[in-house]
Amino acid sequence: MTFRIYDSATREVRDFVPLVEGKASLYVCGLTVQSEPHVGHVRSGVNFDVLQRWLRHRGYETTFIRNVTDIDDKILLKARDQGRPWYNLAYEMHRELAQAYASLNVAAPTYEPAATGHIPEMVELIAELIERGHAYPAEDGSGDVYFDVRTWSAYGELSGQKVEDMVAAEDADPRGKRDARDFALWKGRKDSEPETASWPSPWGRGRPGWHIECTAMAGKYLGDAFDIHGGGLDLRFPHHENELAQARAAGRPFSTYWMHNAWITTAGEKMSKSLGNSLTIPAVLQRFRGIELRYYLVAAHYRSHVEFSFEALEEAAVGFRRIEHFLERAAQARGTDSEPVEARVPDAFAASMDDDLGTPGAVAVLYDTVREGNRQLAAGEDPSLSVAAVVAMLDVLGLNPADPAWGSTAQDDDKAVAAVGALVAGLLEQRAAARVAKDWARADEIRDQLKAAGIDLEDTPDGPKWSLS
RNA sequence: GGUGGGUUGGCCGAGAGGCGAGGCAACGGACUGCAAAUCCGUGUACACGGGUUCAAAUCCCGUACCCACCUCCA
Repeated sequence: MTFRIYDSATREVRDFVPLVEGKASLYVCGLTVQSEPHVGHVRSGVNFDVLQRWLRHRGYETTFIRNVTDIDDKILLKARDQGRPWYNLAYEMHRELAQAYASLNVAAPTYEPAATGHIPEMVELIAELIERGHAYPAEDGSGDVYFDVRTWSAYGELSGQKVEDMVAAEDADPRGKRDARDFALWKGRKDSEPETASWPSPWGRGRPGWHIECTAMAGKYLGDAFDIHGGGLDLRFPHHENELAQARAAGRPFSTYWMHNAWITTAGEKMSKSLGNSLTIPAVLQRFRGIELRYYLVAAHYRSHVEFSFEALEEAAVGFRRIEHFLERAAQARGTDSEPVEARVPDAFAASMDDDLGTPGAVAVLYDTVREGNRQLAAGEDPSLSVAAVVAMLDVLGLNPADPAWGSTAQDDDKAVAAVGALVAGLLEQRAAARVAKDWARADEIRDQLKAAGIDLEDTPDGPKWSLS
């Protein structure tokens, strides 16, 4: 079995053949830290986290670089509007993003380079492009440097477009460009911009264009050639197209595979257009646990559009709680001294994941296994193998409820549960007495009373079990 | 104008020529004092119109509607 991924450059599913056997190198375009992360923003984080986990599970020694863009037009504009330094805005939003990722159990990449920390690497690359005749300093004295699209015949290869067919942006300021489609590698500092947002370069003070950072940083940490480059679908053009052109024009092979995750939309539109505060990660986490949101995101294929709704999220959460409930019941049934069973992912699960990260099919196998485990529990059989398989699958998907990443409140919870348990015990005794006396009205009354307090009661062959609803 | 994607049962969401992914909801059954939980069972779903084929949700042609990208975007 080989791992296959849909390569959006060739538009076909291809066997994953790493450049170095046994190793995988992965570069994902992270976010521009300019506003609070919303559900759409974290999708790529979750999707590529699953990719990282699957590569590692399959035994690849994986190097995963995910950058942060901490300097760009929007950051400067927003910071100016908010009357604070641009680096303060970027830093705060970077922390918010890290928090959002943590709350969704998105594992840290190998390294998270920031654009502002790699200006020298970018300047070097730009100089090389000028030397090779693929870039030129603007002739209008602006200090800008542009990539010369006309000198790169392969331009458009990633997004399947021809330069002639492209419509130049309406707001494109031709300034010193030779062609409207040329894009900025370096932006000369303008008087309206803060001094702190500029760095020295052979072309005068300025700041990097958007695309050059990723080419420079991917090269620094992964080398001239690496395996997989990922990001959101909208990055395909222009961002990734330009990254690729820069890299190849500088003589670097760049990535072997390109992966792009699809959108999460609301009301049929991409979130950036219709975003309300209700869809930021902190806001959603007021209503759902991080693990439930992650499950919702993982249960859909990464290349499928997801129309976000709280109703769908609620449905997903209900389904996921069934998986958690199974693990709880099994743990109680098995006790704590049961023999640990080697965790192994079912073949059908692996086959699905190998097929371009088929998480929907993988989740289906997860539910099949849960059903089998529940059947075993009901029949009094040993569910250990099912439990081990479920846990192994959840680990791969980053959805294991027992993962410490889900929070440090366990101790507090334990204390609260102990306290509630002591109070509930008395009521359970009364109810048991009522049931012995066949006083069903009284027994049901106690159950309703607990229910009203947020405590669910189940009668099992081993006696009543309570849980917080 | 160019490029790409989508439309699947009450809902979410897979699949990509032939055995009905899975989840949520609903209904029936088992279990239960009644519930809950769990298990078992129940569905003639593929936007529309043609065509190819022994066989089409899947391939081809056409139509409708929706969405994305074309140098700010996860």
